[in-house]
Amino acid sequence: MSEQEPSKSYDPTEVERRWYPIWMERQYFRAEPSSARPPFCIVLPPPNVTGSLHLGHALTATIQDLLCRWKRMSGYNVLWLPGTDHAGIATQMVVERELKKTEGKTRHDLGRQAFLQKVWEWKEKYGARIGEQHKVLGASLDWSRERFTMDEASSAAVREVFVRLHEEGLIYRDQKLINWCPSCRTALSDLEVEHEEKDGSLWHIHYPVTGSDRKLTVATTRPETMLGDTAVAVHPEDERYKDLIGRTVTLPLVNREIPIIGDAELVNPEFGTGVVKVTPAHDFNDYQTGLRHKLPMINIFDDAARLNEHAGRFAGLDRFEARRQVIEALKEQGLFEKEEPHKLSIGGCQRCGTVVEPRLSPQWFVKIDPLAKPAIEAVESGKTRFIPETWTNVYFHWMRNIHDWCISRQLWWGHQIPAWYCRNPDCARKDQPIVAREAPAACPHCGKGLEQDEDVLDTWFSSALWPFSTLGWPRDTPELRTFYPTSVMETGHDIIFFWVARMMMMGLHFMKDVPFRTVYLHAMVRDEKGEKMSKVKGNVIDPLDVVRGAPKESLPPALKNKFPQGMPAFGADALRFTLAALTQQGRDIKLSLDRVAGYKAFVNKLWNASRFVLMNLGDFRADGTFIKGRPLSLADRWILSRLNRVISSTQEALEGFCFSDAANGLYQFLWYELCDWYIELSKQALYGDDAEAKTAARATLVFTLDHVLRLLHPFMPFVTEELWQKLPIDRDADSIMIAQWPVPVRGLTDDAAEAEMAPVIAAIEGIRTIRGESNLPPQARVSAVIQSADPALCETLRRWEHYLRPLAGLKGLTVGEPGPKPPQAAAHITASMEIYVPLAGLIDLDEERKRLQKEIARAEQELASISRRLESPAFVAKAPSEVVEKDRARVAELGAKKAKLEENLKRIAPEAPMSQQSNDPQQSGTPTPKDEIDGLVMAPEKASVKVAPPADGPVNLGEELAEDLAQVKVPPGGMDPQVRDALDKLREGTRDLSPKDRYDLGVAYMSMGLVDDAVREIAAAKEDEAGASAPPKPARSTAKKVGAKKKGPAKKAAPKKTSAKKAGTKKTGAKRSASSKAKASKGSRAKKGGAQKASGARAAARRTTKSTKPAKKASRGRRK
RNA sequence: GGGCGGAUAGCUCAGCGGUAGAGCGUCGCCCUUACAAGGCGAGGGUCACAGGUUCGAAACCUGUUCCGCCCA
Repeated sequence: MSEQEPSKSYDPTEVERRWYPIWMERQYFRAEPSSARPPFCIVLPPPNVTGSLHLGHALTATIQDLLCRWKRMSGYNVLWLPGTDHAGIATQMVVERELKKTEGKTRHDLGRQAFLQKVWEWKEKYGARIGEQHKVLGASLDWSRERFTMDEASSAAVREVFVRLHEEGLIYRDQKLINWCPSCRTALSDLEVEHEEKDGSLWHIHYPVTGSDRKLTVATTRPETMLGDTAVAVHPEDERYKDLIGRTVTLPLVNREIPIIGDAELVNPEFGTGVVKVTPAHDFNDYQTGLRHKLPMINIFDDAARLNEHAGRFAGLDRFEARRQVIEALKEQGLFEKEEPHKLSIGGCQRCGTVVEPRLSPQWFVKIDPLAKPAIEAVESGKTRFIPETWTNVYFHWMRNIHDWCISRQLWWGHQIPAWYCRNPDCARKDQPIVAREAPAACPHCGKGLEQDEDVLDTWFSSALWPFSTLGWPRDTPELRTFYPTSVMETGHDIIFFWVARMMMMGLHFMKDVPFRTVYLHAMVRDEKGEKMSKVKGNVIDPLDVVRGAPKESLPPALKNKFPQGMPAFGADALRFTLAALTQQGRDIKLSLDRVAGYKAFVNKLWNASRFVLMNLGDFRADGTFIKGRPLSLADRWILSRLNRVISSTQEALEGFCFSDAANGLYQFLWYELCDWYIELSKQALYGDDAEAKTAARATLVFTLDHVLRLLHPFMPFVTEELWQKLPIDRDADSIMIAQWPVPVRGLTDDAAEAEMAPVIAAIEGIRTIRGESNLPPQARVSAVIQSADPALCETLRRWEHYLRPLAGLKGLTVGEPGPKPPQAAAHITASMEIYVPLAGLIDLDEERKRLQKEIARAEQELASISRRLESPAFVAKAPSEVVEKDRARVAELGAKKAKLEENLKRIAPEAPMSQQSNDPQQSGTPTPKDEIDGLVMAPEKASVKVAPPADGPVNLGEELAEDLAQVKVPPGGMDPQVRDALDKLREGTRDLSPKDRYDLGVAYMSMGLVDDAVREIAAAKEDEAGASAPPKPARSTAKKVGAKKKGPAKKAAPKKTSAKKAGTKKTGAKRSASSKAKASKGSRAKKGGAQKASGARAAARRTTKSTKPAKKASRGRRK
């Protein structure tokens, strides 16, 4: 396999263009109508043919393609079925707009047939474009089964459903109040009306009571509709008006006498004046009232919401102009009382935003209750489940409060309703619809000609049939038998009612089974600020621009600023991976192009990691068993173990629809484990002379890369295919997209290897931390001394010294038991080891001292926090013993760590080391061999090194203690045995403490009333302190820490030494055996909660210690 | 008006009783031949506010304030 060396940086454009046609040609996307393999089917939510895909579509395609590719590789017979939606109103509108723009004509100028011709042309153009866009994204759709909601088969399904429902009495035609868009001039369903809270007014108008000088004052938000009032209503129990019920008022401006009715349902006596005008033809509540009271319904608007002949002198006015004039006229007549501001919810047309007008008109409806019931039950019984689960309740709520569905639309573009009318004026069946699958030749009653209903069906009517109409229904096809119910319905949560609920109802009714087992509802894609993308805001991101790049001129304004040079081509792989990684269940997706850029870098990383592998394989070629039986190194075993884990976790994440977890897991593995650790470790074997080790490393690299590519394939199909093809392996398939999905290999998970790697990694990181914080350039080789009380750990580090040397930049390493420390060395202390790097002459020791002080402060803070907890008898008594044990162990660890740090600080203290420095290393027992430090410039410490200022005068701890003791209340009685036990452990673990620690501990004992312990510790502290040649570390008192809410000098304890990137390794490599230790190396900050909720005893102790000056003084004094 | 989410690092978000995390951005040192679209290291938090439950609360309960979305 003599591949040309791949280029240094990955260019997605060329690769992505190349593979899709190959996959298509080889028919990899094609599903079998029937097969022994288990079926997996998703029907693509058909995008509207109005235009091109937006990022929401890209998200849909990404998630679905991910699922399909994953399942296909897992051995399923996958059908992912594409199609487009005719999108009635929306498409008609865009074509009308286009027509106006290009030809200056309206659809009426063209006539129905010619206009529909235009729409079909539009559909052809944009339908094809949508297909192309999906291909660019890499969507593995079965194009041989592509459908359109208005193709012949779908239309047949629609007619069949309509006729059957009509026969069953579930579709009916009736004159009812419906939502009407005066601009689109069509009926709308409830869902197509968008309510918005707006500032409006409440107008108070007087209606004179007939035959009396009383007036009823109504409060209304729509004064203009008074022209259609047919009653006024009051609450039947309202003492103010009760007596008027049954009488009439004279409707102003119209002079019609209308009844005063009592209606408890309509009228809220608390609201407004308690009198309501009733306009049954123009308000939904009034409509119901009208039905209850059998009131006349007077329609005062035409189809454009202009006043009609029933409006008398206002006829011809637009409704808003009419409002002004009606008010004016009422004012003139002295019938207008006042206008007050009022918030109200106004319904607008989903498509054009025009304020929707309730309108009385004959329409077709679906009787929904009988359909909704089974759809509710199916979810209740778990036949279909929603992910995220929270949508289940949303679904129930809507389904249980559902109204009949108005399905007729006064449009041209759509499924014309299969109902015909006899227009013979003399026919007895005139205007009675004849519903039929095919156009009847003549009126069955009079034999005259028929006219088809001009209206079309709601677009969602045909979409509701999509899961079975696309599979061939009403014919009985193999596809239908194989793939219904579909496996997953994946779509945006915004169409749960429009589409998902209706598919449930129709599927259950006609197929007697749910249309899908799982509904995964994804979030809305917003811009990086969380705003909805809209053309008006100019923040729309075209997925194709992201994939292929775009010149500046074609970018929307918001992006022009971001990309003054034009948008680079990020590639479909990067976009897909970004979308998958950002898919957090239940949250909106805020897409930032910076994130896309970050994942493009990830693609590039994969590319280069693969380059590295390919460039280092020599003549290696892997057969099916290429890692079995090879003498694997620790690093080999480690990465294979890590690989096995990521195989499992990826599988688990995908099964739970946790796409971001899967993506992030793979990201972590590839970058932080494979690249940052294994590849670096493997270089020795690859560049070395040991042929077996070399082959083992090569085999491991190829094996790992092969698996990673497969795991990544569903996320980033193009680059993985490109790279996989270059691997020198015996393939199970010609393409990665039909290759086998990785399953965990038994025996590959290797706890022992991970446990052994953990200290190696910890040691390298420790040395790197020292280097990094000392700003040592990477080229500078240093020596390191590692000491550990654990012989096994020492042995491990010695054995893998050749891992440590290159990765930590060492020229020498000495591992041994704890003993004398090298002079002038920087230290890094972990729970299990002490790392020393002699740095004399290389760095400013002042910096090192600062660093150590910082570390000590961190340890102290955590120590204080945990000690406080352990001091509480309640904690020891009530918390689970593991937790207490853990804390005790931690205290011991921290104490030891702190002591070591302090010791080291002392050793490099400017005034202290003179004696030590002059010591011969050998003589002093320093295990650092001479030759290893020889290379270092053992220059005397810089003259600039500052000498610590003298401390404040000596502190008499004994005196302080006496004061303290005087104030401490000693709890009466003996100690709880458990507490006693805990204290014993504490004493055990705190033998080698610094003076400061001893002091803190003394204070703690004191707070518990353990005077003897307290005296002993504090006295010891005093002694130690006095004995030390260098001043002990500033004593940051417990009291201070507790009292100070935050912003201590070491505010942040967590040494965060593992940069983010390492997390993977940390969590994993160090997880097992060393897990507690590795974790232990992370410090922690004192919890404010603990401090705030101190128990009484502790609070007392705190008060006491607070008043203790020494700690504070000491600390202040020595902190410079 | 009813319901559902959300408020955690500069930004985007995990975590949902036991040591505050990630990505991006920021800062420092490095062009170390897989990768500068890179490597190594560091800094960065009153977990919205107020009560409560608990030995222990970012997490559980109650209330408040904001911000989304859905329904009427």
